Amino acid sequence: MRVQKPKGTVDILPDTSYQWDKVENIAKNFFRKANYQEIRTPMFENYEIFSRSSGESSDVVEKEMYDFMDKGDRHIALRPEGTAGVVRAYVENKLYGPEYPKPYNVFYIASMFRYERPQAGRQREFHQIGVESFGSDNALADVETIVLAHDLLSTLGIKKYELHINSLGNEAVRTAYRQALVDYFTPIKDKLSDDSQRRLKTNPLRILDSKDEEDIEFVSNAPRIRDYLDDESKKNFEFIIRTLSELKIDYVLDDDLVRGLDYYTGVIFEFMVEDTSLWQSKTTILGGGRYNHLVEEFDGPKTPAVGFGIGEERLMLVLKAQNPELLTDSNIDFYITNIGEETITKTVEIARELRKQGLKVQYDVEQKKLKAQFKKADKAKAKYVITLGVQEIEENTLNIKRLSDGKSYAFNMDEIANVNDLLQKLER
RNA sequence: GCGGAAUUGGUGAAGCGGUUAACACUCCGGUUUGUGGAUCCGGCAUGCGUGGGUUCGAGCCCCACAUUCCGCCCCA
Repeated sequence: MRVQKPKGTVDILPDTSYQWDKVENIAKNFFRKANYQEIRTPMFENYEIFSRSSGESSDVVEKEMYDFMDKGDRHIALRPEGTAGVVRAYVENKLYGPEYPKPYNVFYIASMFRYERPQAGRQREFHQIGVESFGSDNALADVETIVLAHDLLSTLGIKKYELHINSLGNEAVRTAYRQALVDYFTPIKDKLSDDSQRRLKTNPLRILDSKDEEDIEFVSNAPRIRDYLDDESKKNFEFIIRTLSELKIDYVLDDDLVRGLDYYTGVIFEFMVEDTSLWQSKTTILGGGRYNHLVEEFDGPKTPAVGFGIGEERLMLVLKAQNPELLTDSNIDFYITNIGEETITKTVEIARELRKQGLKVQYDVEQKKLKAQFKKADKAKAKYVITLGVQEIEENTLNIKRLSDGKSYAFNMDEIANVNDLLQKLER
């Protein structure tokens, strides 16, 4: 048997799982403070849910989808992103009903799947933390979403990033703009890179995003979508950037920012990190925007919506570089070393009592020699060691040693009933 | 999907086509048994990603595949 995980997947082992736990808990608490509730949707959906929402010709659908026929001959796909499934759940459960608050705000933390070549911060199974807000077309909802993204990153201790922002406008705007780009690039087609010549047919907007030297001079003179925005979109966008400025949230107006999924209709934004020790070029760790037609696309009522998603793997990489203290493990408080079979029961009792009072406590279930138990205490990074022998039991004393300086203290055994007082004495 | 590099024990790794795969760390045991992170002593790969091939003989050469990493496409 080949014992090997599938390509592009990772095991998150105990030496790092607590880091994920920590980050996810911070995110959850953060969202709840803004009154966003968690939603959990299936990790697979009918294929059409994703193909219709992301766009049939998008790369995500064309080559990155993990799809298969199930035993009932249903075309199933593992979710490549979070929004489509949440929108489907919103419609199917009629969460647009009058009894639900508007906007209807949710968050999720879940695995996503894309069939791609793995790289640093890119896997076939990866994790996203995302939020969606349904029901408000007010530009303040866009601001709130961006503010949440910004504040979550800063709560996590990520400081060095750029917020890029742009607006795609409504569908008519995008169609007109797309045509303008085609009209602009077609005459000079031969001078573009091979990739961009291909993009001209499949997704002209992406040419703006090209890193190719050949394209850059043409891109700078290309028509800008801001000049094509309808009054409504323009007004909203202006409100958004003005409010962000007033809130002292820095941003970069990025005419070349486009996003890979077809469903965006208004403001779009990305939080990008530049760190050459991690990635050669700027990398997006969080992306989002407004999508006002997706609910209708899924046969729901006309419902505007806005949201964002964070790539958790990339977030972890950036955190390791920018806020390593957040990712350090917490040590245990007490390791109980004991000598002799007569002391076993008392050892377990002390451990239970201390745990009940909220402390992290361990003892040696293997009952090795005292010396080996001390070594285990070191390895577990225990702050204190309690040593329990028949002597202590007879005298009813509690023998505590601080590992950092090797000082020992004797207390009355009864004092474990209130370990916080005890700790205070120890810390003096 | 395209291009490049890598793959030796728990870890970091050395290794000439030719007897028992160096060294270090970790780990385990011991250093006379109730106090640790030091020193010292001892132990720890029947195997060199997988499968073929070349050869008297392969970890070292050839081929295929797999996986990982880097870049591109694209994206989180």
